[in-house]
Amino acid sequence: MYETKILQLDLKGIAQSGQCFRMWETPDGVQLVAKGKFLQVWDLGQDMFRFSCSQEEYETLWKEYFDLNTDYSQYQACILKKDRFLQQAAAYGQGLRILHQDPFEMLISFIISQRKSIPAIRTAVEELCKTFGQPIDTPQGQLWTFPTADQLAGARIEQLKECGLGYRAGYVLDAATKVATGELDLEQIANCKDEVLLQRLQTVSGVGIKVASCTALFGYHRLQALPVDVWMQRVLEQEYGGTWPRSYKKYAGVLQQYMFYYARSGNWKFR
DNA sequence: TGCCAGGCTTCAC
DNA sequence: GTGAAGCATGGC
Repeated sequence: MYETKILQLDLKGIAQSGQCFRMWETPDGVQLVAKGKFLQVWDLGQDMFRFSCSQEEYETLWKEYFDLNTDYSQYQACILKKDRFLQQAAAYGQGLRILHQDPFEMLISFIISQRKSIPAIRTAVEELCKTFGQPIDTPQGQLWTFPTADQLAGARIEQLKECGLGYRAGYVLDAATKVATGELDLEQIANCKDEVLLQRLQTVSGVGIKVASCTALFGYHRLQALPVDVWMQRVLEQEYGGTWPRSYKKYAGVLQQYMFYYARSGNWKFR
């Protein structure tokens, strides 16, 4: 166990923000599986948090994972004063952070995400982990790691469909095969510019600009990546005349997250 | 029960 | 290059 003070961290908000699918809310915090490990975090109030790991593991793994070395007020500071919508969205989303997640997990998860609701994505991803991942014993019972490319590349298409993937099963198999064979080198493309990174990701069938952008933002922490789904389309249409404001280019991914989270919260209406 | 979901591919035109 | 149809399935 390790307790520490952290400013601007909303665990439940992050769990609900649609960027991760294997973080679950608990009565007083969250639990998650990432980096092949199980972690429980308690929100103790007064900006104090308890992690179910050693201080060393917190410092070497989870501090980075939760992006706790970053002061998010720098992102909020670039919001235009006259932009009431984003001012409100950012205030509502205070404590949201862009996690440093695994690129392969993001690629597969967001391939699965297309034309699915967030609860349905979670269910399908969990079935995938249960079928192909490694079991982990946790205080909360049996859980599973997210499968590796090798584990998924060996799957039969029927097995994938049984996880509720539907027509996306072939897409997942293509992604896993390309990664497993090295045709798509997820480590190598980490060094590419945003545009090239997005292009390379889109060589996988079933991966378009939206899935590639989510992978770039949540798996490679490319803060300029701007995933536009049906919700963001509505926001852009109603609040910004249909196009992303030029002055928000640098941290588009972060600002987009505030908008997405706020728009879906029910505090904003699309007319 | 019907509608919609953090879209993409394919095929007209 | 643009636009529309078709796609599997779970959750509300």
